[in-house]
Amino acid sequence: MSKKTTIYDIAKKLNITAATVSRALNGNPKISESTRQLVNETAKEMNYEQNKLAQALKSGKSYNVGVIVPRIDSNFFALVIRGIEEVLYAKGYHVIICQTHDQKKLEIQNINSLLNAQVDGVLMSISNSGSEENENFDRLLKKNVPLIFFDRKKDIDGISAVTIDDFKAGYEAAQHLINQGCKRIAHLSNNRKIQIFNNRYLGYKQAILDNGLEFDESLVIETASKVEEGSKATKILLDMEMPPDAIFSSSDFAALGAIQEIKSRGIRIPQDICIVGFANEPFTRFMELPVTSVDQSPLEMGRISAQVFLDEVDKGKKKIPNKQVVLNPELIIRKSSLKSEA
Amino acid sequence: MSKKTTIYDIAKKLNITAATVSRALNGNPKISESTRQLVNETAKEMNYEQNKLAQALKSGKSYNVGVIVPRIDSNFFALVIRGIEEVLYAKGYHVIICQTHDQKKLEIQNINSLLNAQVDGVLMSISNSGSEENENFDRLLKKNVPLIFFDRKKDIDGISAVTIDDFKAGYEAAQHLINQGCKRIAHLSNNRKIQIFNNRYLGYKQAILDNGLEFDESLVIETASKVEEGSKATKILLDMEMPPDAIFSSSDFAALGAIQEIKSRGIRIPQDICIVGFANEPFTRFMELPVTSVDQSPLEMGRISAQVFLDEVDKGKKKIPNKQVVLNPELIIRKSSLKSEA
DNA sequence: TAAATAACTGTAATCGATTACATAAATATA
DNA sequence: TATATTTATGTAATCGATTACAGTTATTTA
Repeated sequence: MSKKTTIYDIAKKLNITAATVSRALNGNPKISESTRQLVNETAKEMNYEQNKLAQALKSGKSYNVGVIVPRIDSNFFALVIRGIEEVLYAKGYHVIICQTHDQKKLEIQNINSLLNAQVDGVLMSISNSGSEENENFDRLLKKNVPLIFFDRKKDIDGISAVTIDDFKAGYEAAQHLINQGCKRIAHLSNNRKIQIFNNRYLGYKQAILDNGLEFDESLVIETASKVEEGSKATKILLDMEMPPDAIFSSSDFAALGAIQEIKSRGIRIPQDICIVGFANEPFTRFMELPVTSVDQSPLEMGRISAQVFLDEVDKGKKKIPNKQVVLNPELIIRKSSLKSEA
Repeated sequence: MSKKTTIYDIAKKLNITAATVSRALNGNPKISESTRQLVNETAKEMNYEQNKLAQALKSGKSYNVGVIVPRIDSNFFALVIRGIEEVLYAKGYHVIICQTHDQKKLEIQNINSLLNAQVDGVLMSISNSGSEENENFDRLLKKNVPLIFFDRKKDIDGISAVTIDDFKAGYEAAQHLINQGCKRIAHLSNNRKIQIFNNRYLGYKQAILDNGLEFDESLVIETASKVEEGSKATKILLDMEMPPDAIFSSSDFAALGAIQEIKSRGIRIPQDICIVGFANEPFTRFMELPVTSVDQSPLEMGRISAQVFLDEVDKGKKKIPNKQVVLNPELIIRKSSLKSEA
C-alpha cells in the first residue's frame, strides 16, 4: 500500500545520509559498527527492501539470464533448465526461459526480447531450422553479453559450449546393436547441420565401418524429433526391399514413433528389430517395452553451463578462450534392444 | 563495445535536449513533425536502444511477469505457459518461469525471488504440499502485485482464477465408465486440499450416486501425480478382496503407473479394467494402448490467464471483483476405456 | 500594433541506489 | 603541543528516461 521504504526514508529517520545507509547495508568496512547495527535494525523495522531496478540501472546488471531451448516439455531440457536454475538462483540471478519450437523466427524474436530485457547473459540450445547465419549470436557478442551453448551448439569464436560426446554416444549405440547381432542398422537422424546430430551420425557410421559391416546411406533418414515423424520415416524403412534389423534414433520421440509403426505391422521388438533412442526421456523407462536410450546427464549439463556463464561474467571484458566442456554419455540398455535375452 | 547510445547522445548530436528526444521517440504530439523525424532517423543511425532498466526505474514497472508451476516437463503446464507467453510477449512483457516441484519451500522461494525481480504480476498454479496458510499470497497482494491462479487454485479474496470445470470433468469421466458397464470404479485422487482435485473427486462421486451405484470410499486413494505412485496405489486396489473394474485417475502419469501394474499382473485393459486419465498428455495418445483422458485446453487457459492479468494491471488500484473463469473440459475417449468395442 | 494564443522546446526534478571525492572528528605520532 | 594519520560520514554526481513547469518563438485575434 504505502510507498515502499527507500534508503532515504531510513536516512531521514536516523538523521544521517542515504550514502551512509547504503554503505551500512552493503557492509562497507568504513562504517562504524554502531551505525551499521542501527541501520540494519531500522531497515528491518521499516520493511526495507532494496529496489533492484535502481540497482540494476546503476550497475548496468539486470541479474536476469536468458535461457533459450527448442521446447520445455521434454524431460531433457526441463532438467537442463533445472540444473541452470540451481546454480544461478544461488547467485541471485533470475532465469527467463524462452522456447523456439525449432523456428528460426522465434529464435530471433527471443534473442531480441532478451536483449530488450537487458539480460546479463544467454544460455541456449540452438534451433533446428536455421540458416547458416550467425548474426543473432554476433549481436549478443557485440554487446558483450556472454553466450553459452549447451547440447545443440555451433562452433563460433568466442562462444563456450557444453555438450556430451555425441560421436561416442552414436558409436556406442551402434556398437551395442552390432553386439546384439544386428547387421543392417538404420539411423533416424535429425538436421545434420546441427553438430550434435552430425556427430551422432558419424559415430554410428564409424562403428559400422570398424566392425566390417556394410554402410548403407539409404538407411539414414533425417526426421524431426517428433513421434509422427518417427513413424513416417520408419514406414519408409520397413517398406524397403531389405528392411533394417535395428534402428538407432537420435531422438526418443522419433524412436517412439518407430516402435508404433513397427508394432502396428506385427513385427517384433527386439526379436526382429532392435531399437535404441536418445535422451533417456522418462517414458523410455515406463513403456511396456522399455526402450534403450542414451543418457546425457542433463542436470549436470545445466549446472556446468551456468558455471561457465558465471566464470565469463566474472572475467568481464578479458577475452578468455571459449571453453568447450564435453560430458560423457551413458547408454542405458533396456529390453527394446536386448535380442540376446528375448 | 563502445558504450550504448542514450537519448543524451542523440540530443548532443542534434543540439537539442534529451527531453525533446524522449518526447519525439515516444510520439508526444507536442513535438514538431520535422524534429520527430530527425530524431527517429538519428536514433536509427546511432543504433539507439531504449534502456529498459532506466524506464523501469522511472515507471516502477519491470515488464516482467512471473509464472509459477509445479513442473515444466508436463505437456499441460508447458502449453499453459505457451498460451501465457503468446499473449504477454505481444504486450512487451517477459515471462520468468519458476518450478515448485510441489514443494512449499520452493514455492515460497520462488515468490521471494519474483518479488525481488520486481515482477508486475504473478500467474501461478499452487503447489501440492502445502499448509493452509496464505501468507505468501498475501504478501503479493499487499504489494499490489496482481496474482492470478490457473488450474490449481485457492479461493482467496482478491485473486482471480482460471480453471476448467473439474466437477464436471470428474462427473463425465465416471459417467463414461458407468456407461461402459463398470460397477466398481476406483479413483486415484491427489491432495484433496487442492480444489481441483477435490472437485474431480466430488464429480466422480456424484455420478456414482446419481446412477444408483454403491459408493465405496476405500476405492479412493490419494497419490502424487507420478508414475511410481500410480503403480503403488494400484497395487493396493488390485489386492483388495473386491478389486475395481475401472480406475479414474486425476493424473495421466498416475494412470500410466496403474496401467503398468495392471498389465504386469496379466489383467486385461479395457476388458477387465477400464482406465481414464486426466490432462490429455501426449503419451496418452501415443501409447500402444491409447488412454482415455480429459483435455483441459491448456493453451486457452494460458491465454485467458494472461488476459486476466492484463486487465488487472490496466485497472490499476481500482479494486475489481476477482474474476473466476471456468473452461469446459473435454473427455477424449480412447481404447483404455472402450470395453464395448474390445 | 498590442495582446492573446498556439506550438515547440528547454530546465530541472525525479525514480533509488551507488560511489569518488571532500571533510570533519578522533586518535596516533613526533 | 603541533602535525600526521585514521576513522566515519557527508556532498554531490551518476546510471538513462520521463515529465511538470517554464520559457521562447511564431501565429492569430482584437
